Amino acid sequence: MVNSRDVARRAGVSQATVSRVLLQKPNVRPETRERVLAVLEEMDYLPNANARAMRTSRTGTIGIVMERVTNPFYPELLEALGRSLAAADQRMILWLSEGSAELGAVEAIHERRTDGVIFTTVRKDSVALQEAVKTRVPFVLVNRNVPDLACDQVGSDNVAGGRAVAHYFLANSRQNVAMICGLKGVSTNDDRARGFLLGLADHGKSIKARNTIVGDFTHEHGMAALERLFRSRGSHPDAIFCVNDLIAFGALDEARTLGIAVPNDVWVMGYDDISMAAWRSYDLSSVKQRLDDMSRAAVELLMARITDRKRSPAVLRFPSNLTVRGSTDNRAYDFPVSTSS
Amino acid sequence: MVNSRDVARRAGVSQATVSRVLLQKPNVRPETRERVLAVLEEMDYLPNANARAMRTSRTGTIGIVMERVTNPFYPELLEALGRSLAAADQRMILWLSEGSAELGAVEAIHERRTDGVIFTTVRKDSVALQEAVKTRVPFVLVNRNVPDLACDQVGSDNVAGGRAVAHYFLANSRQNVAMICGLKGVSTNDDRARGFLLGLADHGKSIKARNTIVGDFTHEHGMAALERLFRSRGSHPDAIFCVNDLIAFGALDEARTLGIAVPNDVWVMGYDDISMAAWRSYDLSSVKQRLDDMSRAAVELLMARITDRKRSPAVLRFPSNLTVRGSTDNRAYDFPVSTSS
DNA sequence: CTGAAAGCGCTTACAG
DNA sequence: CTGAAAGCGCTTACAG
Repeated sequence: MVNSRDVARRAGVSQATVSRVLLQKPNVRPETRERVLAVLEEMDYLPNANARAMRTSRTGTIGIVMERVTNPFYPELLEALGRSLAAADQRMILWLSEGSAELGAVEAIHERRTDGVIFTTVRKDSVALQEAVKTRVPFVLVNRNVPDLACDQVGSDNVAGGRAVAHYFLANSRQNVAMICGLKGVSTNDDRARGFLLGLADHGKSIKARNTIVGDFTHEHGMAALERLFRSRGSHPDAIFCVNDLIAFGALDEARTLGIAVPNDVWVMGYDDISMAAWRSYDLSSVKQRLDDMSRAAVELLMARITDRKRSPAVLRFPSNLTVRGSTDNRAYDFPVSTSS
Repeated sequence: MVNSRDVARRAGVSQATVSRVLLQKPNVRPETRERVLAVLEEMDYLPNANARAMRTSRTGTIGIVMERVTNPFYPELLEALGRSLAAADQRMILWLSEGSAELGAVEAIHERRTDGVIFTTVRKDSVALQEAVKTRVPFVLVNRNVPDLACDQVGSDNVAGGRAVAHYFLANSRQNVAMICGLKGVSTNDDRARGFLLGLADHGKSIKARNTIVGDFTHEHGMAALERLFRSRGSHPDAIFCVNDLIAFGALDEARTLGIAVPNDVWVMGYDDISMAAWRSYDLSSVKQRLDDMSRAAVELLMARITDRKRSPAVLRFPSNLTVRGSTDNRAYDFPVSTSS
């Protein structure tokens, strides 16, 4: 493999000069620069990233820690992050954590394989997160927040999102609302649920105790939860808020099985507005997060922190938008979610 | 950051000895090894990956080139690959190529950021692939094959898969079959389609010209194609083979819209058997590829090639399995796909 | 403006 | 079994 010394020899300059040209340093005579540039091109040379990383202790690589991507929301987030990283000329090294796989991330951080880390699905007790704090590696949290941790965080205003759903339900005279939650303790879940309750309270309403079903974030949970909501003989909910789309799909599938008509018998609302939500079989109303804005901000914050580790942490919340589809209504509707929660 | 010299000093040995212990070289006295190990632990030391990479010209990192992951099949493949790489103690650097983003991969290969590359969705004209060949970087193709390229390739036997679908249709007295294809020139598409036609021919049957619809691999295409198949006044197909699940979902969604009953009016078969295929709204029969086997084999081949660049290329084809669900039949059915194509 | 040289943190012959 | 030293391929003061 050709190195900068080979280039120097061919160009008749010192290796240091080649390096200067490569780094676009100003102190090189134009003619010299031209000559070196020509040889660089001719020899198809690119600097060895490992040598450069060792010298500068910068790798140009950002790590992403992401939970198992069975929820299609995550691939969508991953794509958005990938675009932002590419725009910032950074490589992406990915850890698909399923429990202990987080250890891979911890190790790699330690070994200085990345300049910084983007955590997409951490909870405060996450090993990798704790290690990042301890190792003082620059990092940013995306789509989750850990309130008591002083670090850069970007997400969307899930409280406002949940609230908007409640307002929308009430504005359309839903009388008996229900909520299907995921794991308690996960910020997106808790914030959306809290927002929903606040939204009801805004109009002096509340939710019946047995109309809140808690579980995980899966399609299966959505199915089981809907079945439970409609099992009893009493009055059934006429609108259900699901904290993510995956749960909502499960609820819709179960409704279909049980012969419950959507939206005639019951409205169903999701969260995330993943691309499948628009598919005909589900046609799911949902709240869309601004993944591109979030990703861009996350990368910006991270790059800034890599440059200056002392800057004070920023916590960003983007507004979301409620998209109405057939699962709640067939009339056109636009219900922006304000950031003021 | 603590380095091996710090460890050496604290342990009262030379830096070289620390290195030997780290690399588990045999020529270290047990007592010395113990002492060093203790200090290593105590100082929480891990070797600098960049320094090691520069010295050994091995990074312990494998690159994955993957197309935009809007087809949920790819996240599933990515997870499988991630597991295999983790098992082989390799890091994963990911390029989500959308056209020109391939250039990132090309550059990184050049800069020696990876020891090898896994291409998941290449065509022969892919820039990154050509660069890999030229740079002589070790690589393997997964889920696509390029017959005229002498390199390691692993996939499944798509011809046999398509054929099995045809046999299944005919065994169940389907009289008027149709096929919705994706992009021509993509090996998975072509092989599945060819296999289907061969399977029909095995029983002296064929497909009507207007019953083959060609497009891309999207949900939208599936919708449009089904609409077209049922637009004409003549006889409509009673079984449709879609070359992937995404297309099949589109077809099912359109059928639902048009009031065409599945499986009563028409059978629909997908390919890939992604997890959504089992969801109630689609309940899609499909052909499942052995992603875990494929991924494991791909990583094995790649690691072997990194060690020995001269070994003769292997081309592996795994068998697939046809899973019957409600979109074709409600009777239980098991139709393994043999590898002999 | 340019070159000679030190050094980033390792691995690995080479002596002993 | 162990240490001193060279060197992987860069970047960057330091001289000139």
